[in-house]
Amino acid sequence: MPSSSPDVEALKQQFSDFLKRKQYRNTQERYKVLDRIAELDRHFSADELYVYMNTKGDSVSRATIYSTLDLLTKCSILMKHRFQGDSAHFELSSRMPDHDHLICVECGRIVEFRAEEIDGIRDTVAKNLGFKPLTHSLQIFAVCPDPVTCEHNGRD
Amino acid sequence: MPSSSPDVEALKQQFSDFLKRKQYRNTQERYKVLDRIAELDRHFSADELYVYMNTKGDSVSRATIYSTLDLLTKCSILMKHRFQGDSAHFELSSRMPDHDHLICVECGRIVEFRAEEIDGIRDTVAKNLGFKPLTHSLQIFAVCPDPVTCEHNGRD
DNA sequence: GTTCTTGCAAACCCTTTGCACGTCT
DNA sequence: AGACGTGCAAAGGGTTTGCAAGAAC
Repeated sequence: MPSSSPDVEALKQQFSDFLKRKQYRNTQERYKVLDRIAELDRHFSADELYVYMNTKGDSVSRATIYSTLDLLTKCSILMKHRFQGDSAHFELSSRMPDHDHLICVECGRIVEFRAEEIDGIRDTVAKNLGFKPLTHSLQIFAVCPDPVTCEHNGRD
Repeated sequence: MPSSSPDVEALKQQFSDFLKRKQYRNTQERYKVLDRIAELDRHFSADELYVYMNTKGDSVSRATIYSTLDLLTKCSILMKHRFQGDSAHFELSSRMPDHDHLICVECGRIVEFRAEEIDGIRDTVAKNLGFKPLTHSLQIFAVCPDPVTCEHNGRD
């Protein structure tokens, strides 16, 4: 297995523990969804995952995908993002721990970055307010340096 | 006028400049929407604003509200947030500059806070990536200290 | 007068739900 | 066997759009 891939077995174990603890059932579909997410190893929407799985020959319905994505988010295996667009985006929490996103407001380009200082701020803020910190999502809105797509002054 | 209210005239001027620059028209509806937003002076969804305006006797359609919210967001008068729920939320950028949100993943409670350090991180990160920083949105996900609503271990 | 904006309702997209069937325990 | 999960299609909620009437320029 490629060294850069997520540790699928560890994720399955974590998922299995969660399902047992919450008394959900171990179904083939749920583990298959996790498998394919690990293969993708990038941001994806529910529908992109649905299309990907059908391309790969899995027959898993949208209902099951949405349901499983919800479970995987609840047990912190997945991180759910709401970028500007319509649909939610997900990615493995283990993929790039605590990274954040910079979004160009002109062209929609998304750049990932890591700023370690955020982790400390997150923990300090949460504790000061009496909360137990879990995770965070920082989105920086900026203008892209590409003159062709971003330095125009049009109506859109 | 109450001293804590946003400076509506300045906002209207800013909006007017934007409309002229982008060659949009000055319509009564657009300024009326901005007026009511300033009155509200809090987070709101498009539909909450629609209901509020109809309560106040304005006859502005949902289509116009969505369209105007989009324009106000484009010219940075409004900040558009996507919290976990279904609908987008908006607030005046001038209301509480650069504040952020902590969200309890168990009960959905949202707490506003200000962490000045973020501003510097935002600017540094954007510049390092070659972007011009505009604004940011930091959401901290945490668990609420309220034992009744949050310390349960149920399936939801 | 021409072009843009509004209002209404229908369309649209993402997501959730009801129900019958299949699977897990 | 019983309860839960799945698949399908239909419903749901938020948002966008097409079109005719009205307002801005």
